[in-house]
Amino acid sequence: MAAFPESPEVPGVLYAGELEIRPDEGLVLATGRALTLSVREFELLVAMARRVGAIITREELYRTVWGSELRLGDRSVDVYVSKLRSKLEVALPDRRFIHTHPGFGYRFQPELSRDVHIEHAGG
Amino acid sequence: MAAFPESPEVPGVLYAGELEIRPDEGLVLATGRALTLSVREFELLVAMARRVGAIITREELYRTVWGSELRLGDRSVDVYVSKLRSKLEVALPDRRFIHTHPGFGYRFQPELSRDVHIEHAGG
DNA sequence: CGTCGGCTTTCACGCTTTTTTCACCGGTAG
DNA sequence: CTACCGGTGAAAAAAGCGTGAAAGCCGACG
Repeated sequence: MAAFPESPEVPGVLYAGELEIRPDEGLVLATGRALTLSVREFELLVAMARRVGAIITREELYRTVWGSELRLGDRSVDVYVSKLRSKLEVALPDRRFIHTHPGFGYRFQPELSRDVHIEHAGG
Repeated sequence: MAAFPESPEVPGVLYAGELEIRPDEGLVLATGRALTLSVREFELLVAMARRVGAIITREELYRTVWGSELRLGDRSVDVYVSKLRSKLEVALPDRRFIHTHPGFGYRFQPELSRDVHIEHAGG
């Protein structure tokens, strides 16, 4: 009797690691608990989660989420990736979801954090 | 396996935390005591309680409770959420039921209030 | 008929949260 | 060192929301 499904059961719902994303409801669950995301954060997450494993450029993300062309020098995507990362890390500390590919873009894929080990006092 | 609420005993009756809602009777009990709600308040509560855990947009709530399309700038839903919250808080001070998701809508889910802790004397 | 009282609708103000924008910083490659 | 890239804190601007209160409705009552 699992508390939540490990693999897709409900159509339209996205699963990634212990994340459950319901695009239609604007809802994200982390291990069953609702995350509080803003509209931009949520749509950015959805845009990435729909393309797990692929590198997506900032231009494309901006087009998908903001609905217009990314202007030169606009760092909005970076800023929101940062916000999203920090909320995901609070919710699921031992997972990394958003990976940076310098010069290309971002890749969404649930992976174990590198430092799952216990931080020893003093380093 | 149907997903059942806490302790369903009577069919059609909704349970949420220490709330018992009887849609057919227009009755709401909080820890056994009857709440006095207006028609709008009651139907709004029912509409939300039927979708525990989901984020519901104002548009949908308005459609369900008022029976027509929400007009631009109409704040009726907000106003009634406010009224409902204040009555629920009087009845059950250490629970929060209606959660706001800015830009999305409202989510109904019984949760412990953040400050259940004892307020420091003199604070 | 006029008044009263409860419910609903509408309005407006101020506060909160989100979004946008800016700036600085560290890392890295040439 | 210089140039480029990306992370992120924070200020500024914009959008969203909570809520008291005024105004409108309507049935009950004298």
